[in-house]
Amino acid sequence: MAENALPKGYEPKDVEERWRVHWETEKTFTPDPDGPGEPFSIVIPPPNVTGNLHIGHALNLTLQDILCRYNRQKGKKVLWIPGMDHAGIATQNVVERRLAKEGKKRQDLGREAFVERVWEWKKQYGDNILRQIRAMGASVDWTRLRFTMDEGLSKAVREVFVKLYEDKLIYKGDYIINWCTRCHTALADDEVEHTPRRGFIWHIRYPLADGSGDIVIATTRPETMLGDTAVCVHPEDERYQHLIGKSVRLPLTNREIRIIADKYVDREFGTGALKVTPSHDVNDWQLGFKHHLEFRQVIDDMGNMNEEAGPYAGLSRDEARKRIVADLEEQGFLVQVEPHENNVGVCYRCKSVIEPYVSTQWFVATSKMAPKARAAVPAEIRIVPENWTKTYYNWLDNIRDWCISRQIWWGHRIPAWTCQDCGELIVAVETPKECPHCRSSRLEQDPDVLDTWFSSALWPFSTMGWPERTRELEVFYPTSVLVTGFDILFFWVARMIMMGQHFMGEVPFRDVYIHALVRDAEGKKMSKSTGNVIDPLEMIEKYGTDSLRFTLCAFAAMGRDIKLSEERIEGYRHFVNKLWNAARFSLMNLPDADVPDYDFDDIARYFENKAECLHHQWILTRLEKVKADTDASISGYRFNDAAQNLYKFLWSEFCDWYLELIKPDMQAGGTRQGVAQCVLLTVLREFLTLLHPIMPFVTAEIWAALPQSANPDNNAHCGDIACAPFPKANPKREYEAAARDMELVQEVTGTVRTIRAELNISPALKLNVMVRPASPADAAIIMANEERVRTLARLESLVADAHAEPPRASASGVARGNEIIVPLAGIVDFAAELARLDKETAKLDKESAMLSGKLANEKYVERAPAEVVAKDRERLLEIDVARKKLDALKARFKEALEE
RNA sequence: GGGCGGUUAGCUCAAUUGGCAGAGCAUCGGCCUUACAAGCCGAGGGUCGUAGGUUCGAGCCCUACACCGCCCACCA
Repeated sequence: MAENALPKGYEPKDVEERWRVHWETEKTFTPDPDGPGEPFSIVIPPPNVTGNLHIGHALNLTLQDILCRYNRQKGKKVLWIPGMDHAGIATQNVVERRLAKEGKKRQDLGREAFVERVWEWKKQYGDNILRQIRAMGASVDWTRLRFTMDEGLSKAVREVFVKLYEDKLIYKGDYIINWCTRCHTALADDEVEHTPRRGFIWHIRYPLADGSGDIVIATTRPETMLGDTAVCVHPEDERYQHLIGKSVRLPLTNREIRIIADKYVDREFGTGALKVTPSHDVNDWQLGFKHHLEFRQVIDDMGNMNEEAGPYAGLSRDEARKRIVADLEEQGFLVQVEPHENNVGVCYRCKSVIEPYVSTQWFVATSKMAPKARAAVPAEIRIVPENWTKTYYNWLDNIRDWCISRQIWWGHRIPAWTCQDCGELIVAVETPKECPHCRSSRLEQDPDVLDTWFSSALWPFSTMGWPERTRELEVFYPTSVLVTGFDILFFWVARMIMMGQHFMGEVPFRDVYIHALVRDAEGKKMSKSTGNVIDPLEMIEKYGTDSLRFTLCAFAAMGRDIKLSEERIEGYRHFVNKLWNAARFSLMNLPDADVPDYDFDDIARYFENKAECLHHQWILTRLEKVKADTDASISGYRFNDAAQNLYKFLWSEFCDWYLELIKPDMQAGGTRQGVAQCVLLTVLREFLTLLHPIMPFVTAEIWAALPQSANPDNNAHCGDIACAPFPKANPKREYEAAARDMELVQEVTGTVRTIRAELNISPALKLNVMVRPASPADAAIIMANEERVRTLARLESLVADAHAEPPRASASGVARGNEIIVPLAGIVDFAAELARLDKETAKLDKESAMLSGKLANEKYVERAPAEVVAKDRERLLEIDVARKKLDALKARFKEALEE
């Protein structure tokens, strides 16, 4: 007993670290591509290298790890590739901030030195997020760690760029893009966040050039008027129809611009007349092309007014606005100012207001790739939960080409060169030596880098060695499932699908499981900048990783966001503790060696006709059920169901009943004890393997302490639970009838306990209980478990006698038709017992009325499934019997009172 | 404007194809019963957002509405 005893308290810190080291040094999670079993693979959504593990990662990692560990148990060869993303803008910003503390700008260092500086930073801090992944217990293959800026992955990026360029799916052009004046770079459409800002709408009078009147336009950005090249009205707007084709004189500059008509204009909004600034507004840009307008740029890349702005040149956007409004007012052009709330686009990284800005950029023709990616769902890719499919379609149906060039320094440099002599554009994987057109060696590489998501889009195959044709790709591509939050469905998932299809000729994953987002109290996305995050590492420190993982798993219900609080994690720590103590108790009752290795056929024979073995049969039956449930839940991504079932089984069934019920067996010795030990060990072992994917550490620790078993049928014991197979369903261990009989024992116990509690009978007082059984069979069951009921209900004696004449002064209850009589002479308050019985009968009456009502309904009896009706009838009969017995007991009790 | 989700016990949330509304925490009462007081035993607590509809039967399906929230698009 001493040898395999566990320490009294579970210390997650020590235990966890030991197992992390064990799994790493043993390379437990490094699969052999040529090994046996079906492949199962996942690529980790690469966290930012600047990242700190937040609760969303913790959830994401937990769910992936559950799937990996589960599938490993199922005998598959599992590959989970870890890695991280270089996170272009984010990382550059971090390093720039550090430079700023030294009073430097990146320009002071120059490009090369700055990039070098970022690499240094990465070397120093890049492991941070990896340590955190490790802390979560993620069963990733560390030997295959990847970084998006690794040489191999960079090669893949260049290959893809060149191929897409050759396929005419990447092109360069002048477009109006989202420009962050602070980060000084272009942003993709989905990198722009919209936030409501209080502002104003100014009504400005533009006088007609011919002096015949004027037209009033409404704008939220008066400073852009310097770049106006038209005024637009709705063609059918009666107010303005006569003005179409005329010209107005732009205030402040006196420049003449045309009045055009387009159905794009909303007649209801503002004055119904729109100023058109093609260079500084996305919609105006479109109008500019459609109506062949002049493109006049007045704001520069820093967000300041340029020389085109005349007297306002050099002013910031905001300053220019103030001055222009003041001047307009002074000159009598300002008609009206009204407050207006509008949605302003801001940079997702630095929250600066985005400036629509015309510049030369690189684009991926995602509009051309979208239809194929759309068609892949659901034919080749299943999105779970399914309702995200619609969102996916919606995005692809309205997709615009993807701007991929970024004017920053940290990232994959665009593999394009311009010949300084002849202007030839060269796109190539390797740096060209000379211009293929004019042989000049004066080639200049495009200064821009690629959007971070470009390399992420290749992640499922670049991590497996593409463009080399590796064994990994052959075996593990496409991956089995992608686990991610919906927030990057567009950024990442859709683009991976496009790239996978184009370069691998095959989608990158079979399933996409979209999990909840962990949100804050207001239902907003948790993020560092808002400051109200729950730090998973702190939770791990306080409550252990298993508690955190179990909590996240238990709340990972599909299609619903998680509002997490620390108390819940604390609550599930109790569950870890419960398991630990149950294991401790089990080990105290198991021998160190020579575990009884009874064949389960022998055990089955031993059970035959033995009512005192009902508890074994019951727990084995329940175990089969929880095995099947866990299997179905995890494979169906119903993580919360799995957690709930396992919790209930361990606590409410295994601990509350089974462990209590075997206590007498353990005292008995002989075969009776041996069988109990064998069943106990089997249940514990199989339960641990079921729970292991969710709680890897505590299960591993307990597993290792279990005594060895020589019998391979009893779930081969390999020392490390991570390698133990998922317990197979075993129909021979299902004993439905015995399990139901066991429930009678539970009900009898419960009835006595309720009487005791409600009548305030001291638990120290051992009662003598009499049962008037409903049938000889019930009597046999109860008496075969007499010892157990006595222990559980704390009785002095328990007798079953159909003809027993109970003392009048007694409390009583009915358990499945069996009258439970507790003699009370001198113990309790009689009025309390009478009140209790009244309450009991009232409850039965209510249920009886409900059932009779239902059964009186002809249509119900006629149309409901036979078994449903039969069940109701059965229950009604049961109630009637109980009711009659209670009445009799009550009557006798009253008589006793009167005497 | 389009799409999606939510509204169930005091709080946070479950309920697998429609069949007696559950759990954890909190509350109340009683217990140190030799694995666990991070525990044990028991109890109370609900017109399942509102109004209709389908059905023998609705938390679940249909329609409308209210409130909360998210995503996308965006009216200058």
